[in-house]
Amino acid sequence: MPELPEVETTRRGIASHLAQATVRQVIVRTPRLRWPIPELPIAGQPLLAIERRAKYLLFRFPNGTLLVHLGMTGSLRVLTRPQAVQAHEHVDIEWVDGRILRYRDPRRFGAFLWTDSDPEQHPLLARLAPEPLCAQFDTDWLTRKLARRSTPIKVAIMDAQCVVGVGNIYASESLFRAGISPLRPAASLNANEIARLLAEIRSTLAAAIAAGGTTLRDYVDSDGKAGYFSLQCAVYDRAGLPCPHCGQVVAQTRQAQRATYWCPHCQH
DNA sequence: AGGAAAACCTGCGTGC
DNA sequence: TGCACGCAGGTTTTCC
Repeated sequence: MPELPEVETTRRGIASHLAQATVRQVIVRTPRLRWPIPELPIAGQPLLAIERRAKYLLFRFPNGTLLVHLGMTGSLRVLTRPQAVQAHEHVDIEWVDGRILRYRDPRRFGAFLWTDSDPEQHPLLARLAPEPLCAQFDTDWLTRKLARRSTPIKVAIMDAQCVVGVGNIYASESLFRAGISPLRPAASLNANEIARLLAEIRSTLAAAIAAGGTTLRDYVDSDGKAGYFSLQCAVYDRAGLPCPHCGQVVAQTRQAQRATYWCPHCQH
């Protein structure tokens, strides 16, 4: 489900409602997510901040950090009053003011993890590429990461050690906007193309975050679909339809077991 | 080591 | 209507 913009939209959607809140208790109805949910020692602890690193949400507490990943189908919303538990609503974090942060995840590819040390050093975060909207994510970085790699560029930009936050939709969309074929070996991109791709990854993610902000549905007391917002895609999921730029037919293939969409006329 | 494939799950649409 | 199948916005683990 969520790529970086959806995770960031979730973060913003719930953060203001949980500022300064203190945990009363955690209720785990289904401990089996991507990994078993460990003991979360946060009862009585005040939430200091909700941050984001790549597609992970970091709930900062005085004694450690709760790492949450939404996987493919995870979502979070804040309830201001008790609401009947629906299917796939696996975790509640109950706050002393009565609010509930409720996690739903039908496919259970998501994760709840705990660390009491620097979360950046956590094995799942330590090797991630820099944030794509930060200065450290630059052409030097991308050039180094793409060098000598034979893997297709579309697969490479979905590798979190190369680029974080770009999932299957925005990989196709960024390559379309950069005019680069997803089939190209990563190392075959020249400096110009790398710069273009980097700029389009940035602007695609930034635009999607902005769209999330404008079409943001309520993350409080919503119907459980919080976390999704409509995306207008140029090529993703548009196989056989006209390319919005040239009108030629959008093509589809499969790379690393994921669908890829592109315009063979506009992308080289 | 890099790269390809399998693995973890449930739900939904399609076609027979 | 039922059922098999393929596919879904992710990422780690395993295997070659």
